[in-house]
Amino acid sequence: MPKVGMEAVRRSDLVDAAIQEIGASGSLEVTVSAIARRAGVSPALAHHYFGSKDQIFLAAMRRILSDFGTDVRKRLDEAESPVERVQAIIAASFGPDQFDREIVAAWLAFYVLAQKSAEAARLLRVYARRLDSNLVFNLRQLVCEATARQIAQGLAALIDGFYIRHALQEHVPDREGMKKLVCDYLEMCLEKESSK
Amino acid sequence: MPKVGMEAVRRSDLVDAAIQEIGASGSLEVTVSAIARRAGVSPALAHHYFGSKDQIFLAAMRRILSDFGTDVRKRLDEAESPVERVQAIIAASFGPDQFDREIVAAWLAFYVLAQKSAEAARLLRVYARRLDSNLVFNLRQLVCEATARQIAQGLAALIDGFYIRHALQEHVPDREGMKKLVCDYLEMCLEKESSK
Amino acid sequence: MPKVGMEAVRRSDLVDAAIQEIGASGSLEVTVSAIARRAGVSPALAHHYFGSKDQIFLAAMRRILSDFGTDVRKRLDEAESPVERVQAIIAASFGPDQFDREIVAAWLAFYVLAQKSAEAARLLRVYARRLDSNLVFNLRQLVCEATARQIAQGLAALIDGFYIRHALQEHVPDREGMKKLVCDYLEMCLEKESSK
Amino acid sequence: MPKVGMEAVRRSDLVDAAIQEIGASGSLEVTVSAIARRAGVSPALAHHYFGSKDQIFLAAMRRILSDFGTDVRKRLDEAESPVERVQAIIAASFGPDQFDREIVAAWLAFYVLAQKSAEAARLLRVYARRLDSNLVFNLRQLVCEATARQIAQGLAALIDGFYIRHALQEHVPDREGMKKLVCDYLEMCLEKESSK
DNA sequence: AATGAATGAGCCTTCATTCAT
DNA sequence: AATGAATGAAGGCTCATTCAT
Repeated sequence: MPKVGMEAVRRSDLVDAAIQEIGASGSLEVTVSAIARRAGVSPALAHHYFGSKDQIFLAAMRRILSDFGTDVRKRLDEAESPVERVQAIIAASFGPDQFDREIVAAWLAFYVLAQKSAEAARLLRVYARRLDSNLVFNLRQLVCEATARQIAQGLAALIDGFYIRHALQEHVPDREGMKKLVCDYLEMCLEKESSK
Repeated sequence: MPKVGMEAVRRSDLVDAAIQEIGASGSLEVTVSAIARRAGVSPALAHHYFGSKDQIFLAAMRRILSDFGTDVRKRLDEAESPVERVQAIIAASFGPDQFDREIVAAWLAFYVLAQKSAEAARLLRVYARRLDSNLVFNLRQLVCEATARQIAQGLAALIDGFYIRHALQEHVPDREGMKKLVCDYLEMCLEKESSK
Repeated sequence: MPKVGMEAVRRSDLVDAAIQEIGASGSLEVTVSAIARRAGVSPALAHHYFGSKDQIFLAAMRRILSDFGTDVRKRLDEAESPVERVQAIIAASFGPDQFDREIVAAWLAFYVLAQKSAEAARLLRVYARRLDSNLVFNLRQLVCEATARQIAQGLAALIDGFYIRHALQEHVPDREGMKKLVCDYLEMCLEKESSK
Repeated sequence: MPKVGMEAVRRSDLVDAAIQEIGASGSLEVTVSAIARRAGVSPALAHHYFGSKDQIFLAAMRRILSDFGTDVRKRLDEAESPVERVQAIIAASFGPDQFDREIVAAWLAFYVLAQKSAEAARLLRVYARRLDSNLVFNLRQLVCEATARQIAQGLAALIDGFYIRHALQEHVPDREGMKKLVCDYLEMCLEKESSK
């Protein structure tokens, strides 16, 4: 096993460890030491590779965002109509990979991070815009622009709401139940428009 | 200039300061010193009255929760039908007092706190249960039990979702817009049921 | 009940409380607040009367020392021979008033205080000298000066040793057992001399 | 200039520094900063290696207790009769290493610590039991069980008494003088028994 | 490539003490 | 005579970060 490429492995391990640690604690109050320990390396190495704790957090965010993006794209490719594409985005949000509690708790933590870190806010904004564009673009083929925007807003809020409630372990439907509620919302909105 | 009866004043001031500080920073990473400074007292006094940082946080949570509860109750008293009562709860959530950005950011921070503090989790659970009961009870007069529960879940998630998005300053409708979207959701759900 | 004389009462109460608090904790790490609370007054009053925490400690020491001195004197008055007088001093050390665990623990704490406070050291020295003089004076009537000094040293050490062991709750004889061991020591020393 | 293997050195240095600091002040009211300063390191390092102030204290106690134990064992090995073995224990107590004023003052402080810390109490109890067993076992070969226990109690108290008086810098015989007084006590007790 | 060693900065918390009433 | 109000000062502890190896 060549030592070559260790850097990529370490970085990835550390990012994983960071997500798990954040997810497990449900907050950003995790120490670099704890992350490094979980990744099986020294805290010094974490700094060596990332430069600072914030950079580790940002890398973890990018990972989650990019995993989600990849999943969305894959599902979009398989969809064959605007409605299916919107449903694909919803399905991705409640996919088993994304809706794991630790991941969701990390999401929530990153929302908090975005209040302090400009870069975190930027990452989140980029992701939110892309998602919104996607939703609006597909909805636009079914309803008027204004309505499309409104529905997109509602869908996004509903998804975020279920996320936060899931993270808090509140009494909440299971994954499929939540997905169905969101899809129902979509359906109702579209029906209402078409019956006008 | 010490005067008697300052304790209540100081406690209140400190709780206010804590909410503002938490709201401003968007997280619980605020120092007791900063809170005390904002309240115009020494950090020692904050500990003198509250015993610990956590107790200050919990007091702040109780304040927000209780303010919200009071507002809800007032609005419920003025409502005259089940639908109006559900709308009253929605309206309270988007009332000017509750939907102030700092308050909402504090809410979010408390959600995070609930992941670490048992007492915070308990407070939140009590509040959530009460809200849920209220929604379900009133919806129950309009639709069947199962549907009432589903609608309540959807409404709560939608509200929480708009909260989080508001806190993040994402591109999001204004207060009235959000309220309308939630009310529309309620209306659609009810119509769908009655048209069955 | 006239308010006159409250000062004396308060001072006495506070000194009692200090001894109890020190005795209970087994160290000087007691707060003025705790002492005041035990005495049923405000911490401010404690300062008002004593000026500082150290002064409270010193007053407590004086009280214990003076109580002991009074007891010794009383017992000495009742003794009718040098041997009886030495035994009286021993008996006083193991008298029920002095050998209460709290008092003994306070003694120990004051020994520690004497390492930091010049005044405490002085008080202890005065007491030790007086005790030593008393012992030596009476022993001197039975044995030579040098021997008297040695026996006095041994007695004092033995008593202090039992005190410390008592305070530590180590496996140790009961009060009477200890007293007997000390008296035996005295007896053996005297016999040894007389048999020379 | 970081080198590997410093941990053992630092720990040892810090324990030394703690003993000196405690011995110099005659109490446990020493700061971690002062200990660290004396050891030539930062306060943070002391916490890094020991975790807490209490652990530093306990480590210091263990060091003193173990040094004493080692010395006792060495002396016991060289003794060739029960009496010599008892004398060896006495001699160890007044050996130059153990009877250094700072060490003795630290002893006293640890006695106080034992009143608050369960672990300190345990350490002291273990040491006291072992010493007692040793004394009783050897005395048992010379006198009956009950007498052996009494003599052991007397010896232990006498030694502790001289310790405390030495720590307080009271007018007290020198090391050899004290040792002789304790040995005399032993001798007198044994003679008394054999002359029965 | 990786780490043990080490620290500065900062936070929570405690407490003796002061002061106006 | 007594206290509630308030704080300065100090200590324990944590942690991100640096550095030499």
